[in-house]
Amino acid sequence: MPELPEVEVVRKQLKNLVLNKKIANITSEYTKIFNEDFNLVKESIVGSKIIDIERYGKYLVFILSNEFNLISHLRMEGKYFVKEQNEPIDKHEHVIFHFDNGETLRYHDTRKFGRMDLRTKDDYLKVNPLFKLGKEPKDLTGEELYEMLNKKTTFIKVALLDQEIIAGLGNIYVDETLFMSKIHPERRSNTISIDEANLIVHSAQKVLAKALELGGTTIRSYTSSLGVTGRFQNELQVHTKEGELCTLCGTVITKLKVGGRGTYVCSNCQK
DNA sequence: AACGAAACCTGCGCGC
DNA sequence: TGCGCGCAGGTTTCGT
Repeated sequence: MPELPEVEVVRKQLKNLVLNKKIANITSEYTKIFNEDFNLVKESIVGSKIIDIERYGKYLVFILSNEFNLISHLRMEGKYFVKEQNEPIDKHEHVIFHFDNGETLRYHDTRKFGRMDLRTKDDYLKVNPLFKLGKEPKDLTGEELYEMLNKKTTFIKVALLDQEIIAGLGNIYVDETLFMSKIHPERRSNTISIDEANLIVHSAQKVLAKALELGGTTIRSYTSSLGVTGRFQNELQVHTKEGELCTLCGTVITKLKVGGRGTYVCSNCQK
């Protein structure tokens, strides 16, 4: 459930479901999910409550009632579910937070790519993994983006996927943003004009806002967590649309590989 | 320093 | 039906 809108939907849902519940225990049979020693994480968290949940780009941060926070990144397929304690454990549920009211918060991750980091409240924004994170589209100006792009020769798509440059965009929303901006994903970053940089930021804001409004995007075999069913897939203009016709000009949408990622483009609209 | 490829994992759909 | 390959909403690490 990866990009910014999907993570934001999860954040809101989780807040409704787990806030102020006391964590009585944490169990895990795949502790590689934690970048720190699992026993350390466990003794640091057990006994506290989740008093808030923040989000920075695609990162979730569980704000605990003690001096610690737990940062969670879902990567490709991480999901959260809230279930009763007695429900059977799914083979892909790798971390289970047991609350003292008999409920559990379960971290489900088919590909085991997701990661969690234990951090202290006083410096969690000043150290890995959050300190290098770029601004989200809503906080970024075209001027700022232009300055960063100006220094780079990488494909614009690769630059927009770089979370240090701009936070929150992933493969789907970069394709949609570039289509809306009428910019080809293989343009070199340093050829993007200030006007185009402004257009990119504006388009990204629009795409993300609409996606959030529709509860995110659910495509392929991906199912959403916490019963969240996104509808932005119905609004996609190019991503996953190979062979279909561009809604603006009727040209056939093509698929190419940019920076190792499947990339969809209207070669007529996007220059 | 910077870039591309490989790695991390599992499951699914496709062609033969 | 079975098998091998390629692909997947992401990030980090490795090698040139």
